[in-house]
Amino acid sequence: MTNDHEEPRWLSDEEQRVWRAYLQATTLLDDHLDRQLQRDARMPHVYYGLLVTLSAAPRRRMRMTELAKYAKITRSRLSHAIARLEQRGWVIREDCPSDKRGQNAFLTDAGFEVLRQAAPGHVAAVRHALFDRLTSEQQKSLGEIMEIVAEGLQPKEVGADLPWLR
Amino acid sequence: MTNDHEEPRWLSDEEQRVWRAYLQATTLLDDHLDRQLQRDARMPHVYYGLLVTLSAAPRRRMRMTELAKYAKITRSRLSHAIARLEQRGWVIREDCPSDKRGQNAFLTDAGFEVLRQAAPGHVAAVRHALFDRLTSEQQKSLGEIMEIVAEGLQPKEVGADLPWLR
DNA sequence: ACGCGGTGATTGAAAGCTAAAGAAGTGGTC
DNA sequence: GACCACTTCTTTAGCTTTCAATCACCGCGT
Repeated sequence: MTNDHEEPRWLSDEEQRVWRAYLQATTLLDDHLDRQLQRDARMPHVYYGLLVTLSAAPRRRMRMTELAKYAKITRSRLSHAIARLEQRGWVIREDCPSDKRGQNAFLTDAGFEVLRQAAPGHVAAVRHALFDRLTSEQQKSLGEIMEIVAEGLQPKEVGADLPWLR
Repeated sequence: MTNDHEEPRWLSDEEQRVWRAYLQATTLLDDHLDRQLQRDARMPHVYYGLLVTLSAAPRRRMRMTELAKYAKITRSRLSHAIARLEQRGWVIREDCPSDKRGQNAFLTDAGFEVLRQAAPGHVAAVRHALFDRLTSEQQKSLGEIMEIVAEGLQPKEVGADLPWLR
């Protein structure tokens, strides 16, 4: 057992360097893409991701909760986001036929068109900032690392690995 | 020269997997640390980073612009952040003697104490979410990759100075 | 000394995010 | 069929971030 009075395991110099590089790179990249999309498509990066996801969904529509889970954001945040996208006419909310509580977000033609125009510039920005600078070994490694981290932070389904508890 | 009418180089399936993993991992980790610090120290992750940087600076003070550059945020954002931290009594603004336009942010004893109490939990959270899940090769690789990305997005040759921060 | 472009920092309004609470609907149990 | 716990989604209020001014000061050139 650990207890609260133990000396914490501080980061080593090398770990600190990695952590600092991580923080700097992710803030810079995030800000960079946000600005790029805000300039070229008048929306933040997260909203763009939502439209992309919708565009790939069957019949361009998806349940709110599903969309939120996929984008790793809260339902509350999604609600606000979809409200703004709806104001711009890029998305429409519609009732879910099978569950009266449910809503579907539907990507309109206008939304699809905005996406079509923004996509090339965005992909170019991602390539230029990330993929073009890494060897294919580094790309592979990055993918593995990020999958591990994402997996570890996934809010777990309690019943998933404990089937006897439901 | 490229031109706007070329077919863009879309991401390959493998690149898309990497990019998606990156986006998921970084949003999850960012949110996770934000929540951890909001719960345990009543401040967002960025603010915590500012206090950490100040605590390592000579005489626990730093010029606003230097602090903003180091944290990779805009001066405007820093201004608002420091205002907030000042309200809580964790930081104080003071005039810079050598340049009447300048301001120093100074980490108060109260601010230092908050940091001292929050640090162990925060380090533990970072370890648990990131370092504990990666092999030392992966840690090394992550550091290299993030340094490349950060370097590429650096507005200019920033970071040459600040010797006390290595 | 004067003007002038550039730098350091702040401000205010609007956009976006979070947490907590609320409204509506579902589904199982007795 | 009435209850009860849970799910889905929205709303509210407060906080943070962004963007575009704004203000004050620096130092350089003339």
